[in-house]
Amino acid sequence: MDKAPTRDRILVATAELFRRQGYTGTGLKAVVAEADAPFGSLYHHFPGGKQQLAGEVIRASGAFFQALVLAAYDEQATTAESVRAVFTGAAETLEATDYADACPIATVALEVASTDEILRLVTAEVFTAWTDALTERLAGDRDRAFGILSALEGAFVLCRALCSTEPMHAAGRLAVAGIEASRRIS
Amino acid sequence: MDKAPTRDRILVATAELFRRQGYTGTGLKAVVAEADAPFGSLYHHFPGGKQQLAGEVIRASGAFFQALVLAAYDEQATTAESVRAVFTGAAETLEATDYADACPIATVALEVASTDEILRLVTAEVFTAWTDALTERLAGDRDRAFGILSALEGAFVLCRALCSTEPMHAAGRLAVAGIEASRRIS
DNA sequence: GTCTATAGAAGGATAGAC
DNA sequence: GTCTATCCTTCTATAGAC
Repeated sequence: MDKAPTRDRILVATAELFRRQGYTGTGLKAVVAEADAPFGSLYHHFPGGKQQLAGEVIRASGAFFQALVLAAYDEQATTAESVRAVFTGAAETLEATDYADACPIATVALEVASTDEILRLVTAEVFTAWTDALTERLAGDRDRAFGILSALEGAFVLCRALCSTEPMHAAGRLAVAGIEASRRIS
Repeated sequence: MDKAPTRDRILVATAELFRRQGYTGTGLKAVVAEADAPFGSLYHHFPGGKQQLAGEVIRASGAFFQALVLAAYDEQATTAESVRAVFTGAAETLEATDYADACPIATVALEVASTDEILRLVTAEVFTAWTDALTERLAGDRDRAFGILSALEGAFVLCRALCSTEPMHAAGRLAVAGIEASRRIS
């Protein structure tokens, strides 16, 4: 169970703590405690310190979340059903995890946006990758992709604050309505 | 210019720092430095410490932002124009402030959602007030209000990370499309 | 009530034994 | 390459002079 290499355990522990407490709220001592690793190992594997660790965590969490969302998306037959599935799945996950398991990088992204240009660029990379993947599935409609992603991200914020999945379902209906509207036009 | 009472200067300075650096990222020493106030004054006016200060700042910033958004909203004649004005205004403000002036409480809301139940409730209060005000303007359509707010909040996240207003404009178009769709139905 | 000084804990980071 | 001990800074919070 805990046989994973030290470096990986540190990455996983950091991702978990970032999601719940954010970047500045997570101390490196808490990270090594959660990862059950000695403090020195952290700087052995991540000589760049907290910033390097955060960069790798953002990239890994971003890729993981993208795969998760796209898996739910690609299971459905139509675009509308796919979009609906993503929002419904997000709502279910939120409820099942006591509103802890939302977007893994949103909190960190907001924290570093105006304070750490290097990490901001990493979050931008991740969001761009998500947008590209979704744009591809929407026949190149990048505008629609940004709209749907915005609705999803914002719903995470409201749901976590309110401890309710109502905003997620509402955002999902708005996203689907957008799909229907664009279908009528095209 | 700096004749405002100490207590108010502290509130304003904290709001500004929270928006840029978040809750855990903002130290009380930075607050008193920004407010040009002695450290002791902070605990004199806010005996509850950082938590009490944050609570008041969240409430005040929330009310201020709500008034700002509703002013833009109520200036327009139709619902669609109102919604468009809110998103366009947000995009303009983001660009004018180098992507610093977004939702004043989103970062803090995500940070405290899983770590401070008292402050989470305060952010929930604010988001509920926004939702109620928007629901009223949408003829009681709470679902649509949550959808639009989600799109706005999420667009703030993406815009700040990407240093681009593209997500805000896309989210605005999605929100307007939702309005049009609901008009057809009703 | 305004302000200084400092306590006590936690933060990130490093050195160096093994 | 694993782990301990420690450095220096910053944090929140308090005490107490004025």
